[in-house]
Amino acid sequence: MKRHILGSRSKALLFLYNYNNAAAAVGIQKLFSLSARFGTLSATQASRAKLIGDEDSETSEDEDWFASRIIQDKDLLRSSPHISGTGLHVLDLVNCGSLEADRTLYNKLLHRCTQTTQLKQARIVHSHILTSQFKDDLPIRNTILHMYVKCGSLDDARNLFNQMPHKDLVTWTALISGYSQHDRPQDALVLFPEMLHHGLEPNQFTLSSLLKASGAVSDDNHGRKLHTYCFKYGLDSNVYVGTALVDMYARCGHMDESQLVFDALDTKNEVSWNALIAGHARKAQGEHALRLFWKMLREGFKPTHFTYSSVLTACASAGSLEQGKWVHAHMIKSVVTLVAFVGNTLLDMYAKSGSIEDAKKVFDRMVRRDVVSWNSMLTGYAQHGFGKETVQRFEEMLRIGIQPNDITFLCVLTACSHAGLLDEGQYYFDLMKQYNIEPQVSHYVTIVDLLGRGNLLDRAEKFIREMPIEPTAAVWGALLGACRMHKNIELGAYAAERSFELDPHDSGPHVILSNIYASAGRWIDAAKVRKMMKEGGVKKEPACSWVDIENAVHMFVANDDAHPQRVEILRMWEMISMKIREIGYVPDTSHVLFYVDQQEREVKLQYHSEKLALAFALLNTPPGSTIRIKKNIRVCGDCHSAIKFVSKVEGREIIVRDTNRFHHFRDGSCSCGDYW
DNA sequence: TTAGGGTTAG
Repeated sequence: MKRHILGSRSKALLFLYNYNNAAAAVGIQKLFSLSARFGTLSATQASRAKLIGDEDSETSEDEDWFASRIIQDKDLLRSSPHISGTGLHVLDLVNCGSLEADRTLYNKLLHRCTQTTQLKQARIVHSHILTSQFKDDLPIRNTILHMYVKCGSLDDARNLFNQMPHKDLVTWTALISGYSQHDRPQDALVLFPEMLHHGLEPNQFTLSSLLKASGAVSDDNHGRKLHTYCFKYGLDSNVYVGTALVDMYARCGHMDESQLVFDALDTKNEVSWNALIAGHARKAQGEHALRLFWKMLREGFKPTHFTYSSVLTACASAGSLEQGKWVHAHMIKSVVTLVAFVGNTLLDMYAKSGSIEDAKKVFDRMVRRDVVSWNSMLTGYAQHGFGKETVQRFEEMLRIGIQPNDITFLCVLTACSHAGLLDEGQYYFDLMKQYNIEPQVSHYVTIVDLLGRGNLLDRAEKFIREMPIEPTAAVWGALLGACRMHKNIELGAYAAERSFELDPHDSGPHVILSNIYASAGRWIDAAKVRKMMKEGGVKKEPACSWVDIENAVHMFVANDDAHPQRVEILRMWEMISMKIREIGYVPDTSHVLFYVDQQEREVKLQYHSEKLALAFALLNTPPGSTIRIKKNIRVCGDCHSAIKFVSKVEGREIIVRDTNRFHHFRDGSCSCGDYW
């Protein structure tokens, strides 16, 4: 490293710049005047380059006084706990002999690099230490390793680790936690047996890092082994380890065990609660997550950004607008600022709960929007059937220079597909290259869907054949869906075969193919598909619908006879059914999967879960109010048609959320334009 | 000197 001989003026300024301490603060007025006089510095922007190049020869009396005042007070300066700036100026002082590099100084420098996460500077400090007496010092080396981890360079950390002839528990733990924190859980996990082999026993730091890693790979076998180590070393009651256990079981899908570990914790904190709540939110167990949130509040814990983020995700998955609004209100009372993370989940909650207007309000009020904010807003528009708005917003996003990612393009392509914007969809698919985003299989699925919906079935098939990556079951599934829409039996059967080969257990393509045959009256073929499903153990997910009435969720399954208001619900639907037939509703019986006579098919259709939920809502809500229904699978074609008529005869807005979008029924038509 | 929790698609 080049040595610099600094003049007293520069030294003084450097000290002042590098050490935040009281003595320096006393002289801050002096610094302003000096800086102004030399014209090279501003008090807050003193740059290293300018200072180092400034070989000072003439100093005024004033400056001399100032420099000596500071330097004489070296002990006080050195007792300052922190170094500001890059910290490298301090090394220059060491190089020119003005300052002695001891353990404390190196620790301060390493700490500074860990804070700023500047790898380049971290390496300079490391090489400086290599020239010193501390080059083989174990605690210093561990700190360097940790610094590299925090700077995100696991390669530097690993190189250092490999070069260390003597390693202690901290060395191993620092690298394990490094891998665990930087999305390399396997690398973290393989180190553990090696560490044990060297005769070291894990502590709470090691175990919490390893648990995080096994949660990340969803390996409960590994997690359970670690759990026994926690018992062995009496660390299972440590709040960090305990929380990591709660999180590990949750990520492995064992919510019951996660809860058990949580309940057994003597000491809980808000992070423990967050881990449990986030677990339920991830599993789309929205109601459960919400109950835990209220319980957490009752027990006196203060929610954090993490809590709100998880709880709002839970509300989004439950589609519970009322609950979501409660959580939002609570957040406002708690004076939690709308940082991007929470803002994004809030926006997403409103969009997924059916209120695109509120989602837009959140978006407009956000102080800072990142790519996720934009993606969430675009997704909201797309799912609510506003295809053109999605495209306009996307163009706006590009205009103001937000870099789109693969999800952005997926939103836009989906919107184009749903809105029948054929040319735009193809244009945006090509545009991905300009943004250096490699299309993934999901993007290909969307283009197949786009072409297929536009009745360009042959082009869609050709597109699949020419794909540079292997088509998946989803790609053929998209073609199959289009074949149902356009009643192309032969190509549909072919696409279904390809889909079965690639994913034999997915019930979706089986049901669609069966529907294609049924709607063409080919009952024998439809029956063959059903037989195939039965023999292959392919089960169709039972359809159910939910409706929120006065903060209570009511669930319905087809032919539901368990509901206390069963008789009234059926009577209501019969009455509605008569009304809508009068204005033109004709039951579309092709949506009944198997062969039964016409009358029986109509009866089966009448008791689809969404119709029962709708009848229930009509019975229990004031006239004219909006009805919100959620469904676990795609809304059936006959129900879609019936609900359109109901929205007209009852003068109601009916919003139905199915697995991938919203249908806003109003005055006899649907926002999806019957194109979903 | 080393540790645990959160967002967007289909």
